[in-house]
Amino acid sequence: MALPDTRTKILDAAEHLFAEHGYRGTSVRAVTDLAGANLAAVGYHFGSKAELLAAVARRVIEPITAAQSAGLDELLARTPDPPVAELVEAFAGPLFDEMPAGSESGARTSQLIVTILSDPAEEARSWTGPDEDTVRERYLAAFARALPGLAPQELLFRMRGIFAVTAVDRVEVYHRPSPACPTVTAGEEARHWAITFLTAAMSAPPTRAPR
Amino acid sequence: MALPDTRTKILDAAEHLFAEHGYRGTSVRAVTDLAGANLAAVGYHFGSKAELLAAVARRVIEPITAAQSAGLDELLARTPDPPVAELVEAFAGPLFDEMPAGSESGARTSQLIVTILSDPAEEARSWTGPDEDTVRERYLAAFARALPGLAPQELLFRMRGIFAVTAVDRVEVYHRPSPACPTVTAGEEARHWAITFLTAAMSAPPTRAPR
DNA sequence: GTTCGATTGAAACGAACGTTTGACTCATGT
DNA sequence: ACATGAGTCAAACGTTCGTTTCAATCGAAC
Repeated sequence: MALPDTRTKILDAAEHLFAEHGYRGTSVRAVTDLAGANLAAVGYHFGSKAELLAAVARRVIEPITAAQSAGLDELLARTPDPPVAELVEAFAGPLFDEMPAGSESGARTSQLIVTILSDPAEEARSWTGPDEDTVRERYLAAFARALPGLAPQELLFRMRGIFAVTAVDRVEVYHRPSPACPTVTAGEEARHWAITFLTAAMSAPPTRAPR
Repeated sequence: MALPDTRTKILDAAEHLFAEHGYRGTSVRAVTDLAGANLAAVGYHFGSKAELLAAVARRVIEPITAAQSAGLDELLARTPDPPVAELVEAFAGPLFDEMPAGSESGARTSQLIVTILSDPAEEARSWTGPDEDTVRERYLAAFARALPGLAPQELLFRMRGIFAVTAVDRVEVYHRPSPACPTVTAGEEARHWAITFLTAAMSAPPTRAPR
């Protein structure tokens, strides 16, 4: 096996540290130390810390977007109007699936996505490409057909909810041990729970206009 | 009207900036500049930047916890076993309600909570008190009665989902204008949408054990 | 063997950060 | 009139940060 080159080692280390400590909480020095590389290597291979983040984000998100797109293709090939449950599974599933059975890196991916998505830093906002937009539009259209009568704004709100629930692991308060529920949840079950949770949520009847 | 003292002005400025740029993205100098105070005032009144964050968080979260607790009291006084929808409203409602009709500061509160909850920084994790734990336990018990057959771990997952959906505004990708939905959502409707979304999600039947 | 582009190395740069210091202001109590 | 204490102020401290610089290294092409 060829040992990874410096560029890849830096990407791996950065992915790990960004996921755990966020963009601002991770120094370039910490990345290069963990990668066993020189400090200047980040500047050489990526240009800047912000571009390193973009590279990390792209590497993680690209296969997810591809899986979402392929899942929708498959669904639409079977029926032109897939039910909500299957749309949710096809859309939210890839957000969890990026764990190659080795449980350790599994939670890290979703954690990274959430950390990036919710990072208030300006630099964390420049990674989306046209592919993400395309997938988003296609799912929006599919959900709109499956949920007639739902206002576009509320649909958009609900789709943001899907991302938010993926972020659930970040809410630390509810990870503390509780008298009513002492054991902490594992990673694999969360995927099924999330699908259940989100399918029900997406399927809810439209909110009637207040007033 | 008495103009606010320095301590309050710093709290206000810090709340604003922490909500917008996060803990690490906000410098003490930015806070004191916005507050019109001296740089050393933070050290004098709060001791450190981390303790300032804790003070900000306490000031925002305390009334929410109190409202959640009072809401549950009211519910339980009416019936010993409230339905899920009312539990969701009592629990999630206060997370949105802290907007004094002036829409500008409304989104800020929930944004601040989310920013704090999801901040990877170590210092952002030390603000919860016994009151938050008590309220959490009481709602857990009430939800458990309203949702018989739901495993405690899955219930805990769903309650974290409530927080996550409140965080929905942070997911910037789905705020970008879309061909299918050009207009951006306002703040007040999000509350109703969230209640609808979360009530359906919480009411979902338990996930049957996989395998 | 030499040249050349690509990569790595150690060191330094300037800026920004959180914190501390010590003098100053000023209302209050005696 | 004077002492007191809380509060404010400008200035500086030491550290860490992202980035840059420039020499050293290495493999392949000639």
